Amino acid sequence: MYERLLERQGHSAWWPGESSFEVCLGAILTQNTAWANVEKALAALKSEGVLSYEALRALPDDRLAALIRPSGTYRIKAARVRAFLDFLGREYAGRVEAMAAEDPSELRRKLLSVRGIGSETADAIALYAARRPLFVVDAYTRRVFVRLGVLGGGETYDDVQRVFMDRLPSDVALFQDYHAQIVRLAKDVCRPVPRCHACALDDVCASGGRG
DNA sequence: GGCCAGGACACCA
DNA sequence: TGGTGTCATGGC
Repeated sequence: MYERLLERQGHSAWWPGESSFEVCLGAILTQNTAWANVEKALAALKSEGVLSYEALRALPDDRLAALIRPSGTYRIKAARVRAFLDFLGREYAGRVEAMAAEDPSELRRKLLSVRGIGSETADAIALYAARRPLFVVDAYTRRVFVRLGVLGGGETYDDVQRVFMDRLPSDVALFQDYHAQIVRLAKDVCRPVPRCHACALDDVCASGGRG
């Protein structure tokens, strides 16, 4: 699958962000949100000159919430960014780069202990910001592999992650590129179908919602 | 006006 | 362990 995607699309090393710190914020802000809205929030932080650990620490909660408002659920996300900043300061002296020295599963365990960081956000931060080999499972991954018949659709996050990590060499560049390939495919030729109210299947029934 | 978008969490049975 | 409601903006 990966080789065919690579042949079709070329290498795709990917996750938008000029710094590993920005990658972490993007991972939190994109929760259940279109990336275009995350870009608005990141741009607002950038134009305020607060897209850094030190500057965000000094920013009041209400100000932070106002700046990230375009990304949706902004009060909740402000609290989650704050929790991540506390964690980063406590565990890594505010340096995302320091996470790169961690054992992958240990880093994952620590990230999951932060309120507001779940499986996907933890893996995205680990893989793209800290360059640790953890496969990221997102809505795109599920959609593509359910359509292919590889997944049934009812698997847990960890189930899906194992499908990939049990079969692939533990390689950061491979995991990054594979995830990126899946995203490109999903946005290109594996578009979502309207929710079908007749059969109640989510994103599987191809009737266009008519049953 | 309704639906959806690169989730996570509290609450419930 | 699994299902449901909540958070909330912007684009189509």
